[in-house]
Amino acid sequence: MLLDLPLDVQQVRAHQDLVRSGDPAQCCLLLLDGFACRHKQLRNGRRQIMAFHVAGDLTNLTGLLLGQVDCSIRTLTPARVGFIPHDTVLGWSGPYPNLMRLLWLDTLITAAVLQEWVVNVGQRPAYERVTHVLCEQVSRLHAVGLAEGHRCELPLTQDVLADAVALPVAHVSRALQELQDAGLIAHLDRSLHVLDWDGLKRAGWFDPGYLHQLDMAA
Amino acid sequence: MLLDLPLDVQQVRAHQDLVRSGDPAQCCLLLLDGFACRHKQLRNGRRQIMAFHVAGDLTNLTGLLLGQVDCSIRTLTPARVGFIPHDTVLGWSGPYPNLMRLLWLDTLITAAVLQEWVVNVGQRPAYERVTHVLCEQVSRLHAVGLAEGHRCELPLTQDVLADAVALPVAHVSRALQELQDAGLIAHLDRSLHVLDWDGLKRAGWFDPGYLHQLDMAA
DNA sequence: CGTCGTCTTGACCAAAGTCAACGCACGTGG
DNA sequence: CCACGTGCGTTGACTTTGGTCAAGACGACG
Repeated sequence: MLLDLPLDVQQVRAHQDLVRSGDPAQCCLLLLDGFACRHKQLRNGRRQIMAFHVAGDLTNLTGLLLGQVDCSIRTLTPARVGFIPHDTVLGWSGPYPNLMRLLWLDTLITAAVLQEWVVNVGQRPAYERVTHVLCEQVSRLHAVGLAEGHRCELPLTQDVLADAVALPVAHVSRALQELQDAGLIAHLDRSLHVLDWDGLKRAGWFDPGYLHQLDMAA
Repeated sequence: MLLDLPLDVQQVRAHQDLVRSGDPAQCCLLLLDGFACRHKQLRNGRRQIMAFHVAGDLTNLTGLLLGQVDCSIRTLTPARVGFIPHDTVLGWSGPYPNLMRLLWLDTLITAAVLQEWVVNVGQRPAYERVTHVLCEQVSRLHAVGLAEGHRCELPLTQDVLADAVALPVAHVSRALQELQDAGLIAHLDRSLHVLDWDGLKRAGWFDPGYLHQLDMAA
């Protein structure tokens, strides 16, 4: 149904902010293609990434009720994104009451994932930390059919990864190195091969329960 | 309206888990009195606190749609808590459609706060980190009328604080010491005096916007 | 061919983490 | 009323981890 909408679709380049933290919120964003991330820029130059978005994600949903954007959204690759005015979304509550509940559910799952990120950043050592985010991304891509078997596109630079796990780039580099040496992953160009999924999950203490995916194949 | 409900109210001791992560969720919890926290226990013995709850908070709301408890809730002090079965809550959607939207809003704000915690734990140095949580707590207590002027009850042990900011107790102790030496706070027994609110906010880089409080007096 | 972005590596430093001892206040029970 | 235990806070010494910086390699692209 969503896809039948007459959407205002735009093609945007990589490394662009779609919305910026603090702006008044007017639209929800539907990521149709490409990758993006939600992040906050601090005044001391540091930056924290809160989540990665993949094709199909409805982002900036929080602005709907909050009235203002609480996180900047930035493309990581060239992307196609649909802009859906809040009025349109709110208009759905009449004809599709269940849809509203789904949107609510979406925010609940977002929150559940955030909690796991707090744990990740707060309690896990460097190596486990990057492993854990990798697991999460792979698991999510798998669930939405964006992974073929053990391989999936995951165009994250180490810089980006570093801002997601709150570690310096140098350490991320070393951690990835270790993961390859351990025979758990391999990556060529912008994609990731998982060589040993169970091993990877163990290395990152990854338990996908918090993602609340319908398809628990992972 | 909430308070008129025929609630199943129980008095519970300090340091008790009201619900445990992973349990099937059946009730929402309304904290009527006392303090509690939401936390996850890791298998390596570490623990991360996600949020503090004060009187009036409706907790375990996530379980309503998710079906399972995603975080344990533990009392920090003796507390009175009301148990509200999910069916009751869902039953409200008919008579009070706006209430559902409020509950949704609640989860959005919870998520916004979680994001700030990711930033806090990920990007801020020890001293700023504990300062920031203190600011948050004070700000929230103030907003719900649980602070008289510069003074509020805040019965957090340093252990608890440590698990919230992901730092060793020793560091929390030192940070609090510094805050007192700097003349920003003072604390006697279980309550906190804010001596210099603006200074405290600056020390913790605290900007209350993310709390989305109606009363922006803080 | 040069440039830019990304990744890798090493050396070094500072901050967080660990551990353990001590002090103190508050109970309880003899 | 005192002895004792317990929970909580403080302090110090020490280790490890994460953080910073900078140089170099490699590949993509114009």
